[in-house]
Amino acid sequence: MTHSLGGRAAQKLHTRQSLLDAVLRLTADHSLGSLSLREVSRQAGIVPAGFYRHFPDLESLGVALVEQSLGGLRTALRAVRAGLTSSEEIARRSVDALLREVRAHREQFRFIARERYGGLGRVRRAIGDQLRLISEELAVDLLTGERAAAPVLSRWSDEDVKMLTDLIVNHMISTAAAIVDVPPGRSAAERRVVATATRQLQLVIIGARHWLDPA
Amino acid sequence: MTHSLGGRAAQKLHTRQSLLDAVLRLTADHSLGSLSLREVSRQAGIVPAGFYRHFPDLESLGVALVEQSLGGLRTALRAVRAGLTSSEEIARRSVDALLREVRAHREQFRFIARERYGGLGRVRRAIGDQLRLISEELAVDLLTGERAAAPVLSRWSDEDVKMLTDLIVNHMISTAAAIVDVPPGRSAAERRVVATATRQLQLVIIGARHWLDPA
DNA sequence: TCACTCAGTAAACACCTGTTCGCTGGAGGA
DNA sequence: TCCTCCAGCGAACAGGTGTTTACTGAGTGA
Repeated sequence: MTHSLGGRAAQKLHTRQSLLDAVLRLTADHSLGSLSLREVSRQAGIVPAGFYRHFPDLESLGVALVEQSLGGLRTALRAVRAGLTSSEEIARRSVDALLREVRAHREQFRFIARERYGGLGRVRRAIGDQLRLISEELAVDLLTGERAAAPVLSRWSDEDVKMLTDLIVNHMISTAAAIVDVPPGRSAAERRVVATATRQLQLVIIGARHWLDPA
Repeated sequence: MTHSLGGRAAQKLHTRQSLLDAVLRLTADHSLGSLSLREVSRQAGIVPAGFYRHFPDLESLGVALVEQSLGGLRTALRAVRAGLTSSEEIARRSVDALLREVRAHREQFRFIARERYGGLGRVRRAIGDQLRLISEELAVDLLTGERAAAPVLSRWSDEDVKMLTDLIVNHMISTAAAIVDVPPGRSAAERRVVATATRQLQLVIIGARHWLDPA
């Protein structure tokens, strides 16, 4: 192969990325577990044996892809929450950010939704780990924000806060999966999905506000 | 093959069922899309060519499996709601029923969770259809029950009721997936998952009770 | 009893799979 | 300049794949 640009290390990274992209393209139709190493290599433009210069097997490639995808979402969510204190504001802006991310990286979210429960062992675990991180970071931001501004969550037990953020994060991922499932171009259907998801989140927030009300 | 019992039609049904069971056993490790027709036939105890006497391909077998699994859940949920009118009671008893079903048919729910977003096209659509049915039936029961007893939901728009039942059904399936993900034997971990899921559902119900409160 | 139906068989087909091997040729440090 | 490194190559391997074909023989209605 002729490489027009960059040093050797840069070129290796470039090929590695085209392997990741190849999997994203191919998992539009099938799950990672049903792809073949040869198929992926072919799509990435290298010979099967070359695959092993980058990953020992497809499962490892999947784990790398999880970290790239959910790492990006995690960063975006943290950025959008920076400086905000109201939990309503945090929730609303997080949905916006999610929507933006899903639209910008549709294939990555399809991959995550696909492999969340359906994938190979290590891939599934990698996704679970990333989602737990997202949930915990959200919990921290909600608590510090609320403690400073309004004391809604300040009396909650840690366990209940985790319960809430898990609910929210799970809802986010389900929403992302639902959006990705909408055939592209059907923007009316997509808007309906987003509208429903937003109202569901509002309902959850209302529930949280009255969580400690006397029964 | 020697068949000790039953007529020819009954024997055919029996073999068909062992094909379904074979897939349930094999999808503990892989997704349906990465199974081979030969693997499934071998596990079911027939020769590959015999497979075509029952299904044209693995995807059709998957659809049949979805109908068997979620059809059973749907029936169980409807039965448990019969005669109940309080929405809290309906919710609590539905969670009990779900838990009972998941424990009794662990493999089926693992299959559903796996294929919900990750599966082949027709299988994914079949799951979506069944879940929509479950959600709509729940909506009907909530409305008629509440209208008769307490008028909490009576002022809701149809759209909002659907929004709520979708949220609940999605939460049920996520819960089932989480339970199935717990390694068997770790009953403490399982109880924690169930406890969290129950509290999340309570929070949703509280949110619903205050949905129409003035802001 | 006899003819027929059809679930399951056995063999063959062309093709795709993961992995190992030794090789090549350009990049990069001395 | 020369030497080393190593990303990507091409070929070979044993074995698994979906599907078709012609068959067998037990269950069944007339």
